[in-house]
Amino acid sequence: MSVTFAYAWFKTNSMNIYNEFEVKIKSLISGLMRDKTLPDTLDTTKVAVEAPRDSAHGDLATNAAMVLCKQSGMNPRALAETLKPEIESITGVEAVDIAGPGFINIRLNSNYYFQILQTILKGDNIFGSSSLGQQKPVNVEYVSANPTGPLTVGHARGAIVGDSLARLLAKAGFAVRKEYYINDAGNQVNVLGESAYLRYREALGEKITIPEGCYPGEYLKEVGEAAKQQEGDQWLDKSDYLPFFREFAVNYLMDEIKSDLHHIGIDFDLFYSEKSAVSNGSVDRALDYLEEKGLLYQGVLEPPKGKKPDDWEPREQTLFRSTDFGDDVDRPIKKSDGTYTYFANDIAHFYDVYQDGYKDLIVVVGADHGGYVRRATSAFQAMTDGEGNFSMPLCAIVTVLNNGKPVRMSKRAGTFITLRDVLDAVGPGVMRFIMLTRQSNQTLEFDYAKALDQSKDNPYFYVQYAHARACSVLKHAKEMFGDFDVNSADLTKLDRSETIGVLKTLSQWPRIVEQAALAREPHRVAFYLQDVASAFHSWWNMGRKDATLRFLIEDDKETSMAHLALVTGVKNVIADALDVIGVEPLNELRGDLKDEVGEAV
RNA sequence: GGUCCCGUAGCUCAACCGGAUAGAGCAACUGCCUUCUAAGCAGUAGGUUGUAGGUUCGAGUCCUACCGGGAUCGCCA
Repeated sequence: MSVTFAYAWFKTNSMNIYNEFEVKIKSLISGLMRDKTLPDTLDTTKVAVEAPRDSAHGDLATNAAMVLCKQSGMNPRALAETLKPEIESITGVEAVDIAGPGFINIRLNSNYYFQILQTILKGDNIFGSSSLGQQKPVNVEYVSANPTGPLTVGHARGAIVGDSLARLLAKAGFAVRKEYYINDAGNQVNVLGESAYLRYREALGEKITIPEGCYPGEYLKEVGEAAKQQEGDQWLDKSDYLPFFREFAVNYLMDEIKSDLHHIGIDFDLFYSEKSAVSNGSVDRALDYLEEKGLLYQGVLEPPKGKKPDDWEPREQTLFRSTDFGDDVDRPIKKSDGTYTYFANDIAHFYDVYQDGYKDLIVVVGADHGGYVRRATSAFQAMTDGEGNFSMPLCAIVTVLNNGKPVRMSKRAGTFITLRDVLDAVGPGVMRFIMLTRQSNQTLEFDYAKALDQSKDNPYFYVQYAHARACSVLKHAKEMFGDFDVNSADLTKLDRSETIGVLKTLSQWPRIVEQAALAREPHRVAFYLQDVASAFHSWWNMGRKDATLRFLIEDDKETSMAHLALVTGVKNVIADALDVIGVEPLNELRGDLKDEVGEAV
């Protein structure tokens, strides 16, 4: 939240019309303060320019009169009257109205929007890009699934949310580093090694039983087989097989994970190994740092309030003073066997992130990590002397359905739906889009059958259809008019409420980018895409009732060219927004949806 | 029991830093294909934003308590 506040002050270089007018209105107020029309002590920080909820009120609205009325000793309507002529003189303003408790509503003229369209038509993705982030380094960590099995649908959501967020932040002008934290330390990796070794023996013809506590998943057969291919039977009678099989299995599974992720367009800048953080001294360095600051001590934790675990006994251990940074209790750094806790390794990770120059850290995790947020925030604050911005967006679970019927998953039996299963069924584009059709902390239903449905009920299809429809119109236009250049179209032909309405929807894009980036909510891009598609489909249909609104009018090339400019604008913005969420736009939708997207991304 | 997330139309969900009359889609009902892809569009109807207080010019949004659903709770990661 403080992040949002801080960035609001940067004058950003983008086509965000709300920011543009906020800056202009604030400077105009300063002018009035200089010439003593208004008291020169006004604090304009709360002055905002926003979209009126009801578009009938105008294109922009400012609360200036309401937030400044007390300070200036004027009533809001009178203050609004003072501001009105000044605002009217801003370029692009068509009309200014005062409404309700003192809202100042601003209507922009068509020319202003035509200029926006011209920028969109340049087509080099400048429109929508923002300098909001000032190239500030941001480290985005996501997926970070344990390398003990294949990625599941649940991981896929975090992966897609994280990756889209990273792309979004880059679009908003941040210098983003995409990071995968490999949990290759700890007991689970030992279990993995043991399990892999069993499968190796099995591959060599032995009959095995999987003991309680080992991973039963069938996928480990492949690992055992691969180990046999590479190593022969040399590990059969050795007792020190564990280190080798640990590493072999982790590498094998990480390769699979990387390959799966690559298939949905996700590649990382950095893979951070928990194990190496321990072995290369990162953990020690980080803990020394905390020690120096007096943030570590030997102590005994109170038992959890309420229900006491059966085996609870007071124990002295090394604790981190996370309560100094807002946590509820101090957190243990070492287990009773002397090895570090997961949290200690995470602290080391934070330390390294900060040492690499990143004060902004975003970690996308599953909702089951909810209880971890506070201590992680504490740790990052401790590491950065309070200079850091840490956020941990939570992704709620995904329930998988097939035509409304739940698909059962059981981790215990080793049967779960892998990312690859879903990818094979629906393709990467569908998957990425559907995963963003809910706010990430809301549970999401993923229905195989519906994901491939070719109807407006499928948001992916709905949006792609708009893009394909735009492409189709441009193709028809070429047949009708021969080669043409939309850049030379006379845009004043678009001066009708229907077409200006479509253009207004397009003009929202830069603002969506900035708002979504600040809120760390990539799903807003997917929602916006649906708005654009809707505006476009709606316009298309208007042509049925009113021939002058048809995209192509054979005997009116002028208007057709203007329409084609707008159609191209729609196409560009959809393609640009799809790119932000890592989805390839489709030019045609004649065939099967899955086949169409098979090669996308 | 502690902590975190969620609670908005019959269903699934939006709502931009606290702004105006809380918006879409589905389902229901009514229309629109000799026409650029009807795989679509338009319209009607549907609400005490879980409850009760508080903060202020103004609250779905912030604060407190409660109710309901989920997650999590030292030597798992």
